[in-house]
Amino acid sequence: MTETSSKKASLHDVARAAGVSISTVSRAQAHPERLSAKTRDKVLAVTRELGYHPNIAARNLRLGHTKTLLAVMPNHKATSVSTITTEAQYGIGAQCRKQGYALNVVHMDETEATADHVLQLAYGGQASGLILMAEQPYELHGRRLQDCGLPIVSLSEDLTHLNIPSVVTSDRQSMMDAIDTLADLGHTSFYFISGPDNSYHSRQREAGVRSGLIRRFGSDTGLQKFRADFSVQSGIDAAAAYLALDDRPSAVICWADEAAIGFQSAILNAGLAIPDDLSLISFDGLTASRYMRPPICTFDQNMTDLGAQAAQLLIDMIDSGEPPKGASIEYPAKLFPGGSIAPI
Amino acid sequence: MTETSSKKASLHDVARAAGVSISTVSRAQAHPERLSAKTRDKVLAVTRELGYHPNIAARNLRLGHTKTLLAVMPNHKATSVSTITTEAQYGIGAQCRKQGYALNVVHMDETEATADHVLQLAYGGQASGLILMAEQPYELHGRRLQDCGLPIVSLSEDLTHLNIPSVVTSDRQSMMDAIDTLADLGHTSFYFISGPDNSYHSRQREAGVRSGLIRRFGSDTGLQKFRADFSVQSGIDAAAAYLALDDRPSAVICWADEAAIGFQSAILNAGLAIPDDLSLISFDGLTASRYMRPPICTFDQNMTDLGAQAAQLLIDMIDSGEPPKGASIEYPAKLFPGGSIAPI
DNA sequence: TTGTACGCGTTATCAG
DNA sequence: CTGATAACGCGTACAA
Repeated sequence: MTETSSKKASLHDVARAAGVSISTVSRAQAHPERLSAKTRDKVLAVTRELGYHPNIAARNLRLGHTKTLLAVMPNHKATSVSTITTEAQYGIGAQCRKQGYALNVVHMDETEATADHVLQLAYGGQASGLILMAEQPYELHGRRLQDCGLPIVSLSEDLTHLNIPSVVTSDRQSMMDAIDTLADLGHTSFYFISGPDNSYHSRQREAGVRSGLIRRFGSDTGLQKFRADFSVQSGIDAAAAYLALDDRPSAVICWADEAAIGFQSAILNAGLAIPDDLSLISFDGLTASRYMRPPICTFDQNMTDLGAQAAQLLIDMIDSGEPPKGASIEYPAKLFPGGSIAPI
Repeated sequence: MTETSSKKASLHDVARAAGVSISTVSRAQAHPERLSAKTRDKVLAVTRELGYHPNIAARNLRLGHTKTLLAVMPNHKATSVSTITTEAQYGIGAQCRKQGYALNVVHMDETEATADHVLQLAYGGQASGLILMAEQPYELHGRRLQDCGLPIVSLSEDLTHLNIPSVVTSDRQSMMDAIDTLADLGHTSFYFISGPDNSYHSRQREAGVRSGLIRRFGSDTGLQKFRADFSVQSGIDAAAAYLALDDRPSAVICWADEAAIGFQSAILNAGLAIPDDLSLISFDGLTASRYMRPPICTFDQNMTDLGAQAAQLLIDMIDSGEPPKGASIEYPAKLFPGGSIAPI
């Protein structure tokens, strides 16, 4: 109702209007019980009347904290079907909110400007902690993100060797399980669609596949491999390469759902049947994979939980001084039993 | 190299170590040309040595701005295949970065705690402007988000009647075009899968369908309708309802890709063929839709551009006082020609 | 119970 | 060209 004149009201304005000192107004917010009922009511009335709300930035400065987390997320390709980062961010955001933290987000890309922006945010004291999800060098002009002096938690990439607590998925273990699952169905020949060589997840998952092969068959030398990337298109390319093979493996393991979606699509378009002609198993647990025909058998990551865990871990580090308790948390991915695998 | 003792260095620390006043150190950052070469080099050297970086929060407080935008995003359902909000956020983030703004994000949900959190952020002066993408009441305990005194831009929902500049897609026009496209193929009977009654986009798109019908056929009375929602599952339900019809329309228009994906999947599972037995056209332009079999014919929104536009509009409002120039910007969605439509 | 004074880390103004 | 000072908006000892 009462229209405030123009600018935002400050502690000062309220104090003057209520005929008290600014500390009294301040107390009315934080420690209402320490005021006499009379002045408290008076102050609160004026507070409402003037539409006063404390300036959180100033409060944080005074209190020496920021109550803000900075999440560094991976670049989002326009042609992506992945909801991984959205889910992760949702989990992070929900946990932040519960703990009264604000969430700053920046999506990485390859430009120096972006690297500089992140560094600026981190070194500029805009946040009290960092969640790292982007696979990036985080370095510019000799300034490294890790040296910004803030607590850091890595999400989905294991960075414990850099002394950074990490919340990760069971990349390796899941892929070992994938081999067992396929082998139990009678498969003995395997085709692996990997990601880029510099991708952490790709390397982990390939290592898992090879370990699984060695554990089950004593050797991984028979593994055939195609290098794809994050895109659906690269899965289509993988299909072309697969189809050109003289002796096609009966089981295909794909490093990520995006590529698997492209792969399956191209295979079906070529007239082959899944899982009749070949079995396909993948990793990520995208909802989109569930609605392919057939639904793609894939490892579900529950990124929302992972994100929430990472945020909580970081907030614990901020609140309790510094020492990270458990170095790293691994969340097992759960196999979603799509229709893309079958006995040979 | 040089390990800083423990806490972050401040202007004061550098000044003392360099034997100058704090204003000189401050100037070395902002106006280096106003210092003598000698002192500037000295100060800069000490700055580097101590690992000093200005505290942005304090600077912003002094300068009376926040250089921060707050984006209020819709709730993300765990079972979603939509990348709309991710794309929008990416566009917003990129534009913020270019303009030196930080980006605060909060995902809405139905809880009061979240509403309170958003209100707190907005009224607390944590940001200088708001981007609204969530379809929510934004109100709690009589505090309305719109009254927080900050410039606001609506993304994807037309809020110009509330005097809020809006960046929107061509919901209505596109759906009118959809009718024409289908009618040109010979279709005369239509089935519309809507969203929830309280969804802005659903209402807009239904209005577009009906307008298109009236424009082309003089009446919309023949339109059959099923109410779905944001989920893939609701599209599956729609398929069941459609299949139960005695006289099935040959053309199906779906309000959103998520539901369309479920619908198509269920239709195919039931043994019907698309587009042989029915044509399907939808809205959203999800990448996932492109890789369905057949690819779903859908209107592509380019949310990245929309997001960037919204951010820029908001920043303009912040920088240039207040007056919003153009009330609203409409981005036409482009039809992605999937294989889900055909002549009757 | 309430008011005074100071400081959080900056930057801008004004002397010198 | 450089330094002292005030102020941004707030919270809290300390004193009254």
